[in-house]
Amino acid sequence: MAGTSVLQRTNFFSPPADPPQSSDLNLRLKEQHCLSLLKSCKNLEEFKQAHAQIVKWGFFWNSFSASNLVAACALSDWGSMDYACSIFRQIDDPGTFEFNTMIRAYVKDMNFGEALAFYCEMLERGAEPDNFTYPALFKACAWLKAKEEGMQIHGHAFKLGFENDVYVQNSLINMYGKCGQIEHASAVFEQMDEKSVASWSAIIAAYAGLGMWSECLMVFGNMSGEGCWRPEESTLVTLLSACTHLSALDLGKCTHGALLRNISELNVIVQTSLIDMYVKCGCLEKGLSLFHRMAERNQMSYTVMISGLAMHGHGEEALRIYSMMLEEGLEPDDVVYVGVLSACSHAGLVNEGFECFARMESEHRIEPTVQHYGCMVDLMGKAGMINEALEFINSMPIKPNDVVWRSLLGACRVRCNLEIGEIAAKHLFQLNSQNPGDYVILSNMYAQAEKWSEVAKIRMEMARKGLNQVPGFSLVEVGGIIHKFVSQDTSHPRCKSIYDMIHQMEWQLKFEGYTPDTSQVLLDVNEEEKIQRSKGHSQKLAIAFALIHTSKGTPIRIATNLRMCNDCHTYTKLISIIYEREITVRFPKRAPIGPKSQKNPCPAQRLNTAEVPDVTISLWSQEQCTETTELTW
DNA sequence: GCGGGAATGA
Repeated sequence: MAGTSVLQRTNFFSPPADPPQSSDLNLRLKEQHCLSLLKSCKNLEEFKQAHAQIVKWGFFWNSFSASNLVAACALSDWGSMDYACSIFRQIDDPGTFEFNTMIRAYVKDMNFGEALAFYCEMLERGAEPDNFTYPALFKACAWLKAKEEGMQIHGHAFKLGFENDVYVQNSLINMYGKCGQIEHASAVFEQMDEKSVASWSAIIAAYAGLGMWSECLMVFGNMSGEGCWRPEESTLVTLLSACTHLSALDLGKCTHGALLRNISELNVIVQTSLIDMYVKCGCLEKGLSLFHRMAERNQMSYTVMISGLAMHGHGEEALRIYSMMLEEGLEPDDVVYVGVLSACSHAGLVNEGFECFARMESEHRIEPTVQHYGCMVDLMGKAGMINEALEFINSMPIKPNDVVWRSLLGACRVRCNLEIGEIAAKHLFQLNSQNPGDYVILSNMYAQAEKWSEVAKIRMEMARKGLNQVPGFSLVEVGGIIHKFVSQDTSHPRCKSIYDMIHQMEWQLKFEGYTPDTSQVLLDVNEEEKIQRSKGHSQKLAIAFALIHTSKGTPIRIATNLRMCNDCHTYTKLISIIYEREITVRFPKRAPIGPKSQKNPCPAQRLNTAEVPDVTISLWSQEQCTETTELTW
């Protein structure tokens, strides 16, 4: 086939073919002649010759030829928008197709502003947009995150009756998703009569892009239920990402299986996602073995492994992997250094942390960002160097953000340093922190110091600002369903058996010499009430539920939205020994609030080895976790 | 007549 097209081109260009005779050929044939000439062009030079040829033949003013000249020049890989535009400007009365071509080409060229400008011109000059016009426009709005414009154009499409065109709808879902208007995206999706594979992809990507992982899983379930399931690589990677963020190890393993069955060779992206999933769901060993078996690794594979090891408290191993990366000749970036510094922080490697921090700039020319400074504050805070951490913050060349101050506040809480804790909290409040956790920590510190009037002040301030304490909850996956428990939960259908189990567990614990530690139930209530409150912590409910509903020896993996209290930590550790279960608890890492914030890694810890973690901040809002998520395949 | 949508990892 390739040979034929070269031959055709040769005939056209040297020597040029005779212009078709109008008496010999009908108009349609002549047009097709022009079209095939344009299609055979391989670069701009050839196109210019073809252009000249068509002008010479006197066909340029034929609207079909002119349109296709613009289209060929604008949309091909070798095309030039300037040249295409100059041809477009020679057309007296451009119609829908010509405008559509220009709009599509500018979108392809990532020149979205120009694409929208052409749409305006199209309306001004009275060319009627059609259903081909809108997908390109919505794509432009999606890239520009132009919510207002997108909605306005959606209104036009609706008025012109193109709202039920599946292409228009798919691009609308994408546009609303990218603009963060998920409720609009899902409304469009729900209203569709016929959903294509692209529709499912679009809505899944929209949920994933906003970190709404439960919804993501639900859509996967619906998709397979409706028989639209296609095991595409990209879809499975998104599914893995959802599993990672929800700690859904069983589903993650199923996804791994689906990948192995359907994809012949797993590429770097897939393998990196698998490692990330296993590590963050608590299977460090599995992640490590996949990592070491990789044929090819890139910067991101290393980042995932380094920060994964950091989360599990294996600082030295993380630094070894980091050296391995340098030996392989890969240049570390700022994200790698976030992993490296947090590895030092989690493992208490203060000197190594400072060395890496210095090396980052001197050897790799990476200017430390506020995240890196945050890691350093965390490093010092965890090591109990509270005063040094405060000095460090005061000497920072960039303005410390809320994350930095929050890190210091957390450290102050663990070390019971009320004086510096107050300073950190003051800065957080000055930064207009809307995070109820900040208020709660300070209030708890006052409570610990028995300064009840200060506690009341903080609580009133919270009420005044309309901030509610985020309720603690725990997620546990049993039999492919993610179960959610909130503190003092009585809503679960198996509530009765869970509390019976808690009762049984308590007897076992008492036998082992456990006494409840209520020092972190920071309410001005009597001891009995404190014990009662502590019993109903969501983590304990989740463990009880998992013990009842999983077979002996099955590891239990829990994800929580708040840090666990000392009592839950001791309790869990003992239960792990008594019932001979490996129990892993994962909790969120502080991170900037906003879309995608859930993308940040959550530290996981093996209870048998790690100390009580001092990470506090809640990231998952109530809406982002549904009560239970059915995982059907 | 010529032209359209979605889509992977820290």
